[in-house]
Amino acid sequence: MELAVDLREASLANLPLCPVAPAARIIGQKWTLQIVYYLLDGKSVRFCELQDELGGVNPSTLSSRLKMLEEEGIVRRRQISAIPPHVEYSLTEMGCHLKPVILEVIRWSNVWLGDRCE
Amino acid sequence: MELAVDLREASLANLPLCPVAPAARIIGQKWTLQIVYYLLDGKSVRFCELQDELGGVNPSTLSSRLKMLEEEGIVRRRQISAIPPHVEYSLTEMGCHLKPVILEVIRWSNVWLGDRCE
DNA sequence: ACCGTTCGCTATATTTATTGTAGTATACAG
DNA sequence: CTGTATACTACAATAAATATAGCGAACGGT
Repeated sequence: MELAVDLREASLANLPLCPVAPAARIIGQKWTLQIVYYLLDGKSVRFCELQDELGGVNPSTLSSRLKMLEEEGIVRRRQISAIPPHVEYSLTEMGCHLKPVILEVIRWSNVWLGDRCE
Repeated sequence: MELAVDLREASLANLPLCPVAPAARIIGQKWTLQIVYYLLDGKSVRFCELQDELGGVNPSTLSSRLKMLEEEGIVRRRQISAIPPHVEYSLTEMGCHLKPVILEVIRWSNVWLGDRCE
């Protein structure tokens, strides 16, 4: 009985403390890596361009993923008052600093998954 | 009518060719990054140890994720005939080469998400 | 004033993934 | 034959992603 209490306290005290967990919550979600990749190097991309380039993403999913990335501070959303009016997504500084991650992923992929795409 | 056919062929011909897509299929799944992290540096870890360290993963999910990682050639599974008998998971060479990716993720996380864990 | 076009989504229903909880299977030791 | 330890699997329930369709705003043309 007392043992049970001790165990509960212990499990609260020494949390896993996994250093990748917070980042995994973000980049471990479907489409996140691809979205960031397409926005690298200061590009500004529209919603429908992302849809086309990601090839098969659902607009609902893309919308909620972009919203999440905006809330996390990784993506910036700008309304462009042109004809026709549209929206442009680009990376914040925080998002740009994901480039080394992406580059390592691509490097690993080229070595171990080949140059195949899709 | 003929236009429709042309468009279909075109969409098959120039696939998105996103260099991160194949890797994203693997590391963009929940728990993958954390699993690889806990196996880094040649460690051999048991199923239940992973369960504990990942904190809250469902055994079904963990099982299927490990199976996927084994099929992809990233994780090795070994049955140990000891008392009691158990199973040890470790990284293959392909898996070990994910270390630079993980390190970049941690670096980015420390800068932009703080040192918080969980 | 109305119609059509483009763009950026949202809505709804369906499928897939993950979870909570419990239980099974195997190998022993006593 | 019971109990313990490990590694899962089973099943029902919730959450996430998908396919498909459609809405709403801002024009431009007629």
